Amino acid sequence: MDKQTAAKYKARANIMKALAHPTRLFIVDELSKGERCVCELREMVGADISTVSKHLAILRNAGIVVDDKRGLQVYYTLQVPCILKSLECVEQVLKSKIENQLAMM
Amino acid sequence: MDKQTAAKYKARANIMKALAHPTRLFIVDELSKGERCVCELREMVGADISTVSKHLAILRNAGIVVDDKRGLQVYYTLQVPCILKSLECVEQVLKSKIENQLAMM
DNA sequence: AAACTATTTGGCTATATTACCAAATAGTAA
DNA sequence: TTACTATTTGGTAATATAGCCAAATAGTTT
Repeated sequence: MDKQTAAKYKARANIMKALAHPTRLFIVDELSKGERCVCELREMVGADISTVSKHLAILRNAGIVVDDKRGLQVYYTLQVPCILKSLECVEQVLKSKIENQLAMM
Repeated sequence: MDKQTAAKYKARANIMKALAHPTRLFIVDELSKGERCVCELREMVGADISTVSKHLAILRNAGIVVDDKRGLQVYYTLQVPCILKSLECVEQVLKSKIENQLAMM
């Protein structure tokens, strides 16, 4: 694999990595319903605010969400809605996994 | 977030994690063209065969690929083609990221 | 059975990720 | 300015992941 190809897959993997965490997937799902401020997400996630903030930074750096500071609060929005389609496929993987497991029995 | 919801997002994250590595994304792309044996993938990836085998195990455990042993070789196939659509979205994230960076200048 | 080939598994070290706390920053209100 | 609120950043310890080598396993050929 040449350097350029390797770089291409590394860039893609970085996006996938940003999505590869339960809390961040939850946040993406929640933002699909509309913008939310950090404090709202913090409450729903139930982790330390610094933890939530770092998860949001990871999604932001990946280009998946964008932030907008208004007054004291920072509001986050889903930048790339097609992410939701990807999550549908993830559901399909889970389903086909269960089906295969049943077929084995 | 209740236990059941947390479990749901954890299961999804496990699938995403399986995809969150350059080598594994490359393998998925390659398998989208047809089945490949481990030795073929090893050659293309250019890593130790044990490393490639472990990557394949991760994809297999996630339910993304299936294996089929024929003679000495083990052939791997993409189990869930919709994964490719997800990767298209990843490309879109990368594009919109670049566009945003240009807009900032 | 013995030699050979393809793949997987175990063990190890290096590196990356996560979560929390504490401290810093930024905006608002008194 | 001081006090207050929301968020981010730095530091740190615990855990997870990745890659290589060596050894084990499984199938083939002689």
